[in-house]
Amino acid sequence: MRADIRESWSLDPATPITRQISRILRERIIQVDLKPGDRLSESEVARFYDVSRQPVREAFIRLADQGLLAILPQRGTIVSRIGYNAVLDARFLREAIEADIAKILAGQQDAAVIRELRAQLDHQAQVGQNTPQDFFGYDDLFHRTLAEAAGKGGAWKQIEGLKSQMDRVRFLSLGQFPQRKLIAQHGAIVDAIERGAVPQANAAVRRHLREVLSELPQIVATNAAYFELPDGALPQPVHAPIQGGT
Amino acid sequence: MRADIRESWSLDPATPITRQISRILRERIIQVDLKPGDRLSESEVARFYDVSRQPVREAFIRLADQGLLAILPQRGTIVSRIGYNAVLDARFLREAIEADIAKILAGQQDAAVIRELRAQLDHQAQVGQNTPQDFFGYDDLFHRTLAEAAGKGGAWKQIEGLKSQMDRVRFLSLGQFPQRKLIAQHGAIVDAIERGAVPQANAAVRRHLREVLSELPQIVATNAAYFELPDGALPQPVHAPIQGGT
DNA sequence: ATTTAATCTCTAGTATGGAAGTATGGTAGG
DNA sequence: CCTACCATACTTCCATACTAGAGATTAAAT
Repeated sequence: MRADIRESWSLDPATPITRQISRILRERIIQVDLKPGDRLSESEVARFYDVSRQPVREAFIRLADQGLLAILPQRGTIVSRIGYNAVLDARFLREAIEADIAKILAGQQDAAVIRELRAQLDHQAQVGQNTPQDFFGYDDLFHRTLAEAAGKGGAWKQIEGLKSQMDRVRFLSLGQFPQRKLIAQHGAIVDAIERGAVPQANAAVRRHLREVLSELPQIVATNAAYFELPDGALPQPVHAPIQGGT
Repeated sequence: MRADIRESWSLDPATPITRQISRILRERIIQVDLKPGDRLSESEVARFYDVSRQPVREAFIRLADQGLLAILPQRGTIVSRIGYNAVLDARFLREAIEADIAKILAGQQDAAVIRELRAQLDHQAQVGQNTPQDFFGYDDLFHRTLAEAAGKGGAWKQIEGLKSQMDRVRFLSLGQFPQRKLIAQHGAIVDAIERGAVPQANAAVRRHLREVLSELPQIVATNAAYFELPDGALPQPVHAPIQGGT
């Protein structure tokens, strides 16, 4: 484990250790600083952050429940590989949910919301191609704003955990991120909502969320060791054509 | 705590204690055997099942992450109240997801799947009105079968936790469950899938999932103490009209 | 009688020791 | 060279002890 990590993530003695360890490890896993397949032991991590093993263990449990760690009893704990199917499942769920959110928004056409979204589009456009992590932040904000504007902020928080697997892929693709295209698609979503075009808003969201993982095959090919592939090579077809509708 | 519980749920010394405690408490909470607002302390539960505090504590953490317990640091742990909005959020998410699942199924029209679903409908019809818990089992199976038939079994498992809040409501409504109506709606879903009528399948699922919580206002009124109500009385409108579409 | 301060008792949080299981490397026997 | 066995060094898991904080209770002071 690298030594510069501990200092930059030094612990606050006031807040509960378990939560801090959990958060730190979670971020390190999502940012692929801890790589799929890496072994982590309770005692090692405990020594590293200079805490006892118990809070570390409890953090492990939470992360295992989120699918980020795999605890093998009496054998060890490893950073779970990125499930190829899990990524596609998460994408499917997001598509279904966000499509419905877009339909709600197109149905209510709140002018203030539109203004907010347009402002965010400007910010997104100003992010340089070489700082993709900043773009991730704006992207997350955009989608969260859509959910909250539709009154589904609570629901969005519920499924935020699903994004983890997708986010890990995102961090693997850093360079070749089709930033410009994604922003254009964001714009198309806002356009459709503003026009109150329910079917088009629906379709725009679905198109966008399928684009996000367009690079997946290449990423899998380049980082095969990080992925848990299903039995057959790369199955699970993209199912239905995109159209409008309620 | 009642004494007959421990014996009927006695622990298997072979399998991990944490998981067993977690599962037991989870079921007791969902079945409203442990009621919203009930206090439970680590040490008390530990004494009760004759284990140490540690596995109990770890079970608490997992359940708290699922929204079933609220851990108040240094003060105690209580069975979380049923969030009114959380229930509606869960319903919204299920509707979005299962509607897409139904659309997939209507698009592929697998004869074997249809047969299986029809067989389940028969079983559902044979369940008596006075054993609603049996019906719950068949209902869960039905929806899970839909997901798996669409190749989204993995995705379904991901969101299974969301059902917890809805299930607690279901157990509160035991008597007045519109069993017959729900079965008829299941039938309508299967019919639409069999006909390959994508928009109708979509609409049928959405109608069904809105029906499930039709009794919610009454249940809330009768069990106000079990619910966490939002500020204004009972807001959050049912949003969009139901139509077909992709 | 009221207020205030000390204490006592609960809680969850953390630390640590030991038990049971698993992989690994070496070694004896063929 | 190969196989079976055993010692050893890990791992997670569970039990126990201790810490610290929040409330309630009691006692003292005004």
